[in-house]
Amino acid sequence: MSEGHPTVTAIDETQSSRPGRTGLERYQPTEIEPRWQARWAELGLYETDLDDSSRPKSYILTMYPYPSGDLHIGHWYIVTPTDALARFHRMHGENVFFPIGFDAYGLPAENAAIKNNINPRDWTMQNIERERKQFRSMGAVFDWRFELVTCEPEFYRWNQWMFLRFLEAGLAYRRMSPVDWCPNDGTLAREQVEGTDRHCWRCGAPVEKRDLEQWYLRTTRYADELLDFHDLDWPEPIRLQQTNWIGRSEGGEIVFTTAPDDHQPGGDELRVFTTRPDTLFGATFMVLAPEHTLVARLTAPERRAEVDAYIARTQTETEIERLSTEREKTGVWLGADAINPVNGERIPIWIADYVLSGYGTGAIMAVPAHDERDFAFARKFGLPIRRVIAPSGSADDEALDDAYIAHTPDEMLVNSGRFSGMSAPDGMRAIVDWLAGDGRAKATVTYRLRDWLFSRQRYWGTPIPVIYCERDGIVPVPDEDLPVRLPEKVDYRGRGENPLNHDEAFLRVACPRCGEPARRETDTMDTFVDSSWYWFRYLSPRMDDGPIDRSLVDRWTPVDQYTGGAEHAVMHLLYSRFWTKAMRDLGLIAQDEPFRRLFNQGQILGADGERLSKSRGNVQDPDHLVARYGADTIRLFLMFMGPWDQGGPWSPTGIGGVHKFLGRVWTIALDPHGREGSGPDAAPLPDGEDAAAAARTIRMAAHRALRVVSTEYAEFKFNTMVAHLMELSNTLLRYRGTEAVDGPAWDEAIDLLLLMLAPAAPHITEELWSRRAAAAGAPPSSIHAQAWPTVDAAAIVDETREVPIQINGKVRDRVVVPVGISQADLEALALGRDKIKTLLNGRTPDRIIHAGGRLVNIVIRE
RNA sequence: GGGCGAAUGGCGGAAUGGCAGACGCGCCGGCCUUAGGAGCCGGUGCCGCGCAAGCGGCGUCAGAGUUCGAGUCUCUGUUCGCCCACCA
Repeated sequence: MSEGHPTVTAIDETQSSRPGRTGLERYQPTEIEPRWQARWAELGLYETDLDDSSRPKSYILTMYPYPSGDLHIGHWYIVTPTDALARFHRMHGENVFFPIGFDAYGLPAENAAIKNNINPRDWTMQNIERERKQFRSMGAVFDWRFELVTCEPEFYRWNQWMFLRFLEAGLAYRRMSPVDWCPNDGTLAREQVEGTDRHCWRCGAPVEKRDLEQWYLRTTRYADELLDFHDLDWPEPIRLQQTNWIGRSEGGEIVFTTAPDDHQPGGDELRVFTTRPDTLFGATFMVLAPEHTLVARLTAPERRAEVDAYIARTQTETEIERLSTEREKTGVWLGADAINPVNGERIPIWIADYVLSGYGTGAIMAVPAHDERDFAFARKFGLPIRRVIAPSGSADDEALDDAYIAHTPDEMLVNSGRFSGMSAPDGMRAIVDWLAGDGRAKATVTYRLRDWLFSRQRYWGTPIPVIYCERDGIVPVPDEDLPVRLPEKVDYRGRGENPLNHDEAFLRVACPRCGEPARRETDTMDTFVDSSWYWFRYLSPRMDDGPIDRSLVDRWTPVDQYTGGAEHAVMHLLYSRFWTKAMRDLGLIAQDEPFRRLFNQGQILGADGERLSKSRGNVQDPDHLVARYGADTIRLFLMFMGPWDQGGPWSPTGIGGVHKFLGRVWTIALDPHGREGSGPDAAPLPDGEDAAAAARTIRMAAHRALRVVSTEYAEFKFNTMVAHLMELSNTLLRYRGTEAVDGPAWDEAIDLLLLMLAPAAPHITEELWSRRAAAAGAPPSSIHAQAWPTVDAAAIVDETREVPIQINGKVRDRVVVPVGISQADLEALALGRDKIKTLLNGRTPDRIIHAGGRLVNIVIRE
């Protein structure tokens, strides 16, 4: 990575900094940090020239924050290690782009507005202003000229433009779907539904389901492509979560028909999706989702009251409850039957909440013998259980205690007419082929992934640019009329309902086609729309003749490194991939994927172990910590706390240790002689070393640290990176006040320490670097413009090594040997040790393991 | 309930299948200081033996397995965290 960069050489010792013997000023971050931040801004040190192609580009992106009011410690936890990484890449000679912006639309602004009768825009913009200041106090390398705020028309205009392209391409469509509904406050978000009785957060009214026309984006069109991660360096758990979320399953769609009875003629098709067509002969009943369109038609008059009551009850349940396999099964019989296409049997049709309308066809054939949920259902309602799969040789009518799901190589079909005796996979193919012959089945693929419901019945979001005309129906707003501006004046009328519904000036519009009075769409877009393409816009945030600058996009994207919380695993990170592919297919960009490399940091929780949120009152204000310790200490402490992908409860305990470390770096960099000074009265070298040995030890410590720290930055192991820098400073501290500090090795080691620390603690290192340069009479230059140093391989070679000697895996002795010792010599040395001889007591080892010279294990069978 | 993770001293945590506990906090002892929420030095997994240098045993959520050797790999279980589609 650091190829072509020169090794840092020691500063000439005669010019090394040598502040007075007394009165080393203390490390005062609150004085240093604002001074350097101002200086960097003045120099334009962090302005990225996007047109500079002389260096390799590096697009480093961290998930932009939602401006909720205050940057809490969690934001620092997300941003500052990423900033360190950006700085690390700059030191490797890359042209780094590290932008920041604000995810400005969203529900909290609206909740605050409703509660306190203020304007969501004012609330949001005030928060952004406060957070800008806080961001600047971190000392991050953000280039603020590229800042982006999603609630500005210059940004959301292009959400609308892209939506219109999606609409043209058939990627956007409308259909009915149920929402949580409060009679007073309209559509509710899940977090606005409270309590087990599911009441409205504002008015307390019971929440019901209501069907509304909603806008969808056809994410399922890309389901298969989204399963392909081959070019992506993403964490395995995230890829797994997305794969499971997409949930591809192959199976068959089987056509059952309804049987005629006293109250309806039958003959309706009932399509079911099953992954197990091989079990068709075991289908002893059918289950429809309560929302299934045929329910009303099939229900027998005498059963209607019970069915309606059941449907009403399921409407108050959440999907998570409905899918629980532990819950007691519920359901009702419709009073109608279906005909199983394989054997012509009449089987009863039930409805039950465990079947969802949104998955497959919203109807299943129930095979209780071979499905856990169907089994529980059949047991509860006394429905027949017929075994159709069994390991060969076992009795085919044996009663089951549980659903038989195991897949063993020798299992075969039983009780399945002419298919009995076939293996399960063969049987599946044969049955589907047979039914497919006359159109009663087809092999299909189903996904758990659903299309993206992206309309919101809310004010504070991007208006969806369509117009409803009595004559022309749904009419897209012409491009030249964009943006459809969100009205700035809001009148909530004391309710949670979308105020656009009552904004006559917004609503009334002439149909773009016929000119007749028409009505604007009042739904707005999901805020995940903004985050689905914002990294393209960062490159040209003020561009006003198109959403993206194609030449910059081609050069700078995909993003090289994205960092953000794992809680976004399946939504933002999937929507972004979908959006990128959709843009590609519209011809807007050439690439398939948004983020080449991804790292998910963990989440910082409150001291109570809960998510940080203002409403919980557990947020930690970093400003007072910055005032007390300085930004560098906070940055370093957050990196030192633990593995970055782990997160955990926030506690500032231990921050003093990190601050102390920086204080020591300050001391050894500026005052290596200490009180005693050097010369005849200097302190003795440790361990009786002579000057040459001390210089070797110092160089070895510094270059070993460099070797490991370089990989730790690159691999996001910031906690051990800091630990290794502490180790180095502890080593150097042992030589403080000795003659060793007058040699070139010392100055080299201090330079390396500062360079390695620079990405993580940018202010103190800049201050020390400039002071040392001044003391050495060198021209001023920023440490952040220096090249990352190169390891001197000669400095880190060891001559001896300590090898543990084990007997049966227990360490019993250690021996120091030359590094190149042969196996035979090492073995002889080990067996010759007094302690080992005593323990062996004359017994002969059965085996001796050498583990590549790292260890000797003498194995004796007792 | 399902998906994805995690579990190591008093605490945060470290450890390519090879010396468990790096680094730091806290605590204990000492130094310095008029003073300290400052600084410096030393000690610190648990239990036992020893005045002591030291010696022995036990130890990575529980239980099984693989291996010369397991915190690490496999299986079973427990507990905790994140996500589950209108919070972002």
